[in-house]
Order: sequence, then C-alpha cells, then structure tokens
Amino acid sequence: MEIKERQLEIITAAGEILTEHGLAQLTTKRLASKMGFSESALYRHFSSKEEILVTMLQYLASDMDNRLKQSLQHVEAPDLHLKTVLGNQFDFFKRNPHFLVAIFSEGLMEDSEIVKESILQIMHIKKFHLHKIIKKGQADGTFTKELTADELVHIIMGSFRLHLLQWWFSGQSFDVKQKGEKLINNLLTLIKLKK
Amino acid sequence: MEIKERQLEIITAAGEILTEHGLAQLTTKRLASKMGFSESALYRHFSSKEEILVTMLQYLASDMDNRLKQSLQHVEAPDLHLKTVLGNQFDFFKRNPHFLVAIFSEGLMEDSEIVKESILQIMHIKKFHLHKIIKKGQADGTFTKELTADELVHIIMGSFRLHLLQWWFSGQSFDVKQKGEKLINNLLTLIKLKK
DNA sequence: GGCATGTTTGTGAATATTCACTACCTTCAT
DNA sequence: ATGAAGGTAGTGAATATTCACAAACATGCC
Repeated sequence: MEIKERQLEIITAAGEILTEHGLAQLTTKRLASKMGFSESALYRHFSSKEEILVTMLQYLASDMDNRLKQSLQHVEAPDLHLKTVLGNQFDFFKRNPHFLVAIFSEGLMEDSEIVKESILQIMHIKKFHLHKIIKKGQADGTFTKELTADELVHIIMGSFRLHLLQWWFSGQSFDVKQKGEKLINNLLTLIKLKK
Repeated sequence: MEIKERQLEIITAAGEILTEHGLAQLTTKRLASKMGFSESALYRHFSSKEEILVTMLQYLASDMDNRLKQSLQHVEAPDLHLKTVLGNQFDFFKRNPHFLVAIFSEGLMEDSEIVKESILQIMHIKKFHLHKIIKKGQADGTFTKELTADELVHIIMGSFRLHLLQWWFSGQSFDVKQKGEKLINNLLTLIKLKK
C-alpha cells in the first residue's frame, strides 16, 4: 500500500473526528475544515469519501499486522506473550484513540461493502495472531485444553473489546492500559493450568 | 411507561429497519413508508425522531428487566441459573433480532444524550442481574473466587456481546441459541470450581 | 333521531439545512 | 509552461420537521 504523506494527515484527521465527534460528524466539510483547506481540496487526494475510510482502515490493518508480527518474533512463554501482545494493543489505542473506530465501527459498515470488508479484515488479523499464541500455550501445557483454542480466543477477544468499549463510553477517562493489564491477568487466571 | 399500540407498531418497524438496513437508512421517509402512511403522520404519535428512538430503547429496557427479574424468582443452582438467563437472552434476540440494535448501537449514541443514556441503562440492567447470580454462586462455592464478581461479569458479558456481534455480522446465518449454549458451557467450565 | 362540537389520525406541500461531489479558476514551484 | 495543490461557487439529492387541511369517529345536547 503506497500512501502519501498528505493522505496520512487526512486519514488521521478523519480518525480524530470519528473518535471525538462520531460517525455522523465525519463530513467532507468538517474534515476539510480540520485540515485547514476547502472541501474540494480533499478530492485532490482521494476520489471519494469511501476511499478515505477504506484507506484509513487498511492503513490501520497493516500497521496492526506489523506490530503483531513483530511481537511474535521474540520467543516467550505463551502467557507472557499474551500479556505482551494484548498490552501492546492497549498501548496503541491509548496513544491513538482515534483508531478505536475500527473496533466499534458497526455504523461504518453500513456505508459500503468495501468498508465492511476492511473492518472484518482487522478483526481477522487479531484473531489469527491470538490463535497462534493460544495454540502454542495449549501444546506446552500452559493453557487449559478443556476448551479449544478458538473458544478461548473468543472469550479473550470479547473481554478485550468490552474493555475498550467501556473506556470509549467513559470518554477515555481511565487508564486503559493499567486496567487492561488487570483484565489480562484475570483471563490468565482462568485459562492457565494450575500446577 | 404508557405506550400506545400504534407507537409500539412504529418502534417495532423502526427496529426492523435498523436491523435490516442499518442506522443510516432509518429515515422518517422509510419509516413512514414501512408503516404505510405519510411522514407527517409519524408526528401524530411522536414529537421527534429522537423520541422514537428513546421510546424504543426504553421499551426494550423495561421488557428485558422484567424477563430477567422473572427468571430470578425461581431458586436454582447458580450455574443452572446462569444458563437459563443467558439462554433466555439468546432466545429473545433470536425471536426479535431487530432489537439487536440496542446492543450494538454505538452509532446511535452520537445522536443525542438521551439516546446514549437509554443504551447505557440497558447495559447496566443486564450487568446488575448477572452480578447477582455470580455473587450467589461465589458464596455457595459454585464459582471461583479468584476473580471478583465484577471481573467475572465483565468476561461473561464481553463474550456474550461478541457472540451476538458475530451472529449479526454473519447475517444471522447460524443458530445463535445453540452456539450460544456452547459458549455458556465454555464459560462455566472456566469459572466453576473443580470439585 | 339529528346535529353541533371536538378529537384522532391521516394527507400533501413546503421549509431550511446538510450532504457528497464537481466545473472552473488561481497560485506557485520546478 | 506544466502540473500539483489549492479556492469559489455552485449542483442535485436527501434530511427532519411544520403547515393547513380533511375524513372518520365519538360525545353530548335538543
């Protein structure tokens, strides 16, 4: 994906609007105003509003994929690994709250099929990486095998999402990383085999 | 809450539009057309579109509260109780999928403060009832005390929501009740004390 | 019984506003 | 002098809401 600098500025601004004011407020007028130029100037960099959204989501997906891949390189015990990966995610959203939209963007999906695909893609990437870790942990006896890896991933992702959702609802009023680490520990308590 | 018959028809129609076509398609035009009368007739029954949404959400909240309260009357073992309550919820959404909107309505919340309050209210009701059951189960030794009741509720609700979300994304293509019961069993496996 | 009055529930047209998008013009650096 | 990046000033379509008005029905009075 080749993405120009001005385009990156625009999709970042779009993400900020989404986070601060919601989907209904993400208009070409508001976006242009935030960028400091006119509406028509937007169309110098993107051919449509849909393309702006899709580019934003694809950028996020590839960025997330990279970060997750990177964290898979270190060979760690699966439980520590899970901590690291989920912790990184919380960290990322803490620093880039405007990308929360990709997690809670059900409204976005109505707009177009391509946008919907992009969002499902992001969910799939995260699922895929978690699955790998869980599988490894089950193989080496760290995690329980009473549930399948898929089932464990579902429970982890569900809790993870709800945590971010509550943070969002609260207006990002608490430390999502810190409370998130507590959540991870709780999940580990439940899924780790007792020795 | 006194709610007239025609109003109930309208909020049901609104819920169906939301589920089938999404928030962006819930317009006065479409709603009136679905009801078989003109747009202006809507305003005979509600003073605004916002009032339609709020009424719909409050109706759902009180309905859900009643069903949950009722299920609390039977004295059951906490694990069976949890099965019953969550199973009932899956059943309800299977029969009334148009009310899924209240669960995944982040987009709705942008519209108005009152709508947002109504949605949070629904989440709170469910949380409250689950909390009661978990607490009881911890007291009588059914559930683990390694986590607090709040923490367990969070994990249960998160998994629950994600399950419904995936059902929604899939276009309600699988049996949400059946797969949901599998999920409940998985959760119970994790949180029940081993004897 | 007949009639006046008021209510309910609808219609169709009109309103102001917002939306994404575009045709056309300007500026300016290479 | 060309092309990228911007501005001006519009477009048509869609939006929620309001308006004056009417058909159907109920109520109570004579």
